[in-house]
Amino acid sequence: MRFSLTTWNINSVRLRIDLVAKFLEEMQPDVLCLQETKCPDDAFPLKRFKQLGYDHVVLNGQKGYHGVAIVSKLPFESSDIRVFCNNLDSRHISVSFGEKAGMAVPLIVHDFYVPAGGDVPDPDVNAKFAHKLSFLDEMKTCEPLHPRGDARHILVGDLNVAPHENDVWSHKQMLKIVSHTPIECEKLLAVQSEGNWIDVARERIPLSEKIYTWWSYRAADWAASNRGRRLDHIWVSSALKDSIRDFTVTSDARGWERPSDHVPVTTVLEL
DNA sequence: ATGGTAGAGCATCTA
Repeated sequence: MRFSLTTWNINSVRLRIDLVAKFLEEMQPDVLCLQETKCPDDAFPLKRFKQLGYDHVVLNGQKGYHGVAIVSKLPFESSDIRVFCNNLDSRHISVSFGEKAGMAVPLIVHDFYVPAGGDVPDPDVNAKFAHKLSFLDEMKTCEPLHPRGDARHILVGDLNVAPHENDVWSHKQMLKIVSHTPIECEKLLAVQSEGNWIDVARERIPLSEKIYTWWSYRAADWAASNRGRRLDHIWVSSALKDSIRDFTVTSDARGWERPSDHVPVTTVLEL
């Protein structure tokens, strides 16, 4: 079966529900993983998603900040929320698909919102940066993020790190900027290698080519300056490496009316 | 070297 999945840091799902609808109507992914919903669970716009054909929803929201959600055309078997850094921030949710979704072999999807880490890249003076580094360390040792053998897992989200030189507009000018410091890049790549994850973007697009999924709101003209970063990621377990059929960054979405600073990132797998 | 924007919810935090 053809299976498509999108990850998108929406920066308020309530404010941008019309943009989400526009995207879902055009792209029709089977599953959409959202971050920064900024929405308590009882205020989540469930009805709009149901109208769009996304009947199955799991939520880990909180008031004002953070928040993740997975909406799906396919029914789930189960869902789970994990706590990182002993902190109640809503930064993770996962689901499993199985027979209810027509899958004989289970598929697990993890949706993450890694802490941004503040401005100063020094854990001794910036507690937010220390939190980010600890969060990445915990992801590395988190047993459910170590798919083995034939296990079919997908890990997506706003991981808030652009790990490779061409994941940022200027490697040299970004070395001391949070999201591209060597310590963060090392730790994110350690999470990836510890779980034998395949970076779908770099499986499809060589390391020599620039890829961005985020452009700052603080640019006068985001497209003209094009100072982007690849903060949003789709990883698959090694068992799914040969199932990858497509990878798309919907950069157009950065130019939509009142956009998120992140754009949707989509993969298609043949399961 | 600096300051630049956006959202939630209503002062200030987070990004």
